[in-house]
Amino acid sequence: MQKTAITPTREQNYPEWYQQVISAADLAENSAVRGCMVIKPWGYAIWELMQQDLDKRFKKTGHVNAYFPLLIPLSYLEKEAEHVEGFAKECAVVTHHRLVADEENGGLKPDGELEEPLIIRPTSETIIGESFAKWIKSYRDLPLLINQWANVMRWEMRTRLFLRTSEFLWQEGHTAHADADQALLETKLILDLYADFAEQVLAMPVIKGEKPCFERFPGAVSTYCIEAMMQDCKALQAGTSHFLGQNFAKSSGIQYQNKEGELEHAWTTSWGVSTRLIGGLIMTHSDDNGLVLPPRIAPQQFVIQPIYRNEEQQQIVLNYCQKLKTDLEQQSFAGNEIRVLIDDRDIAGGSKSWEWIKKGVPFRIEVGMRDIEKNSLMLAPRDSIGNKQAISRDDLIQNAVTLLMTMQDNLFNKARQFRDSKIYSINSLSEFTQFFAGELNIDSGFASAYACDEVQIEQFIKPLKVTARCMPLAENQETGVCIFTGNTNAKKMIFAKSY
RNA sequence: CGGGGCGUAGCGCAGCCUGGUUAGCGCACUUGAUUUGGGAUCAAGGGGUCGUGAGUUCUAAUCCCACCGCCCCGACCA
Repeated sequence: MQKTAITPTREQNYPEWYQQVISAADLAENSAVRGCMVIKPWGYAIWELMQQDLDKRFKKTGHVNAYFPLLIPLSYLEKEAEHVEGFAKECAVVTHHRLVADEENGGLKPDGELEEPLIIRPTSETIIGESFAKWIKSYRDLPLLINQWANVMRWEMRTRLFLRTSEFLWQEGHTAHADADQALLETKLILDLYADFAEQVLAMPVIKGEKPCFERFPGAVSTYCIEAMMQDCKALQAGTSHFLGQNFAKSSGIQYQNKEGELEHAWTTSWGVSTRLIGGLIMTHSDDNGLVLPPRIAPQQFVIQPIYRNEEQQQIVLNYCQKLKTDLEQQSFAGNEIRVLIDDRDIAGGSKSWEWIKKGVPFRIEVGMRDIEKNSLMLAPRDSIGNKQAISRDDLIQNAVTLLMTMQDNLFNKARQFRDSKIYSINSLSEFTQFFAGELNIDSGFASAYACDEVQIEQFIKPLKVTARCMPLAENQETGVCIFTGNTNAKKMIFAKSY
């Protein structure tokens, strides 16, 4: 009978465990505004690290940042037919521009109705398209590679912290190119960038793939994604990259003159990742004692806990800790200074330790008089609780980077091993049905099967509450017989229950 | 929008059925003492429009009515 810091455990009640991890790690909380969250400092620090890393990658690949308005005229959204249909139902609409005293009922009421309603952006293709149309005149203006860090709002029916909130933070890239090939290359470049980020930084293994037609972004020609498996075997779409063809260029009038002097529509892409990644991060690594952070995304990589009994000792121990912190900070890990915090708060040592465990800090270091006399320390790694060990100060300083790197690799390998062990090859419709009905002695997982990219296969999977996640790019060469329709030339498709 | 549940201290709840002192408990918080190497102990404190409004009554957290809000299940989820 082992006591866990988080109740219930993952096995007892996974969704509730998820909420509890967020609360125990102090990442975020529900706000008074329906469906919107307050991201607290520890959660926001994780987001900032994601932003910094991604931003560097975008800039290295030639993109630049800009900012576009939060409010989009209704008429802009109406321009692209599929886009309207996909988003109309979940938009927040601004219809008035001031408040006046409400004589009848007291309080305030909206006044000054707008001639044209404005919608709060659910995504920015249309309003950025408007600017692109003005900016692009000649083939010399292409490619145009823009990214924006922003918030968007989608009026979701049911929300869950980080995974689906009404307002969320993200980056959205929008690019325009002179031809289809260039745009498609961009789409794939970003897909690779996202996958590399997810795996190297978040230690979250992902499958790169293309969405089947019925899961495409509204208005896109093709949608590519990275799909991750959570510890309950559900799938999480962790990022998308869309090839928009000329659809938005035509609806927004993005045209350029080519070398021959002819007017042509540009080819555009859009792509994004959001604060949902934090949800994915939580559900990939965390355990029954709370959050587990891969070192590269941990706001603090080492937390030093000084232990002393009186003011005299306090002085000695704190000085020692300060020097230790400096020595660690002089090294760099994954291109950044090692992040170290001395937690000198006057609270009981036990609860202080548990607090950092629940927050997922990779390494805790305890320093007391005994250690100082022996020039050693107690080192407690987050990924193996109970494995607290004495280590000499010199060893720690020398091996700090290796320790971080090793933990980063271990977390990724563990997650990848878990995922790979839960992907099953399915060869018939009956097997498919049994698999998702839990009749195959398999708890759950991803199903990999040949399926054709046609809307009609939805009728087979929807009743099972299963979704088609993607057609993995790595397996796109082989073709087979669709388990639903019997058509040949079907590609491998991944199916799963999803968030 | 349908079905179910819940609003009492920052959080979690009891009290309501059967109306009756000053509305209580746990956690958290403050102060003091003793502690301190894996979730400390004791003592003393602070903190409440009992969701809102109207009603029944000598008396309402408790009974009646209306409204508001939240949660769960379903529909929805690019």
